[in-house]
Amino acid sequence: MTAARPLRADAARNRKLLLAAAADEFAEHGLDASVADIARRAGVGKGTVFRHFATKDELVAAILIDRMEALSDLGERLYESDDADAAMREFLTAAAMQRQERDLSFLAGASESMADVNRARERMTAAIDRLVARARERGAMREDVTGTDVFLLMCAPNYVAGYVPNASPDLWRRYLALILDGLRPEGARPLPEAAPDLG
Amino acid sequence: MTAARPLRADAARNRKLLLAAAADEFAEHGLDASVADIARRAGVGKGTVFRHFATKDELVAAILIDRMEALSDLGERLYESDDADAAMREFLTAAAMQRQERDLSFLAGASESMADVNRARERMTAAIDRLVARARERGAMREDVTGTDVFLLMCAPNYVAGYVPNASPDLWRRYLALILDGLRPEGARPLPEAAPDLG
DNA sequence: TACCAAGTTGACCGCCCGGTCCGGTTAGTG
DNA sequence: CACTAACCGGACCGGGCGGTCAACTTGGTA
Repeated sequence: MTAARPLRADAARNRKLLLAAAADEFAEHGLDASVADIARRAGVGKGTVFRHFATKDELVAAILIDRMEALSDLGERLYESDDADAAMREFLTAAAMQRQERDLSFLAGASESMADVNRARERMTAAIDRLVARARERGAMREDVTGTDVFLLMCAPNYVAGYVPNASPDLWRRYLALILDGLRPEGARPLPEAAPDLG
Repeated sequence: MTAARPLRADAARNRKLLLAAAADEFAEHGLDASVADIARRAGVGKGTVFRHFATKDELVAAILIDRMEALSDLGERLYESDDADAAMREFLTAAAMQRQERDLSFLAGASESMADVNRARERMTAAIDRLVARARERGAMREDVTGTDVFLLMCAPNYVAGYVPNASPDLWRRYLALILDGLRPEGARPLPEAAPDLG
């Protein structure tokens, strides 16, 4: 998929501008930021957007894939670290720091048909699974929590903090800390409902 | 505001049908379910919707207010109970059980101008504050958590579970349990960032 | 029963969105 | 340079949205 033909210089530049603009716009206005606004922000015509991404969904997918690849890299790197607890914390912090939109549906409908997104997601969940497994071995995480749980909880801090009107931009850290404490073994009460499986 | 003039029988019936239909439709398709769909589901013309609610936002507000009033009632009733921990659990369970839409913005922009929503929200947060204060006194909740925190975390379980494609309809209970464990004093590590204030 | 205010309805409006298309522009090559 | 394929831009299209309105129906009353 990458570099079937080398991209022309201006095209490559515009592609990057578009991805950045789209990420910003989505972060500010959620997934229903308009393509026209994104184009304007990138200083580019609307047609150019669709030359690079056949569909708005494909643009979203591209952003998602970028982020998930970055997180996969980080997760794999952190697996080398000794401190399983710190690794977990660092990973989730990084995940939250890419200002996630309110409602990235990288699991539901949309992505089911997008093989690339699924592939990136699977790589990332694999990385998470390993981090979780090791944290559990080291007693840094409760036994009944799975990688999928962690994956799902990943965006919750942003979601929660996102509803506070004039919040500190770091407010999510508070809720991440709260969730992290919930993931630890101390005082864990058994969980109802089996952990989900994203197939 | 209520009963300035007694509503005609059919109008009252339609109003209830509409609120129910809207709640269902929002639960299924999120806040951008169309007014036309809601009307159809209620077995009513689109014009009727706007006779009862001047604006789509007002319809959303009406649902929100209903729910918050119900939760306020429950919260105040639970304050009588002895078991502060169970009370907290019961309250948050009830909150999650009203199938919350993915993105109820009852805090941000929209509602800021809507005095009724704000009033209902203030009553509810007051009820939550009291529950939290007592739970803290009884040692059932960590000291650094506020009522606002709990309020914000209230919908997170639904949000998290909402991304699992064919999830058990009770999956949210798992994440609620996880969050509840995080709210308890055992193994609590100090939280970064001050608790937010919703003004 | 006769009346009318209250309620209902669906066609209609303007707007904005995702996506198309084609005439004009430009990067790279020989 | 000159040439061309890749690229760009923005007017344009169909569709769906929230919201309006004027003609019609109906619940309550005297």
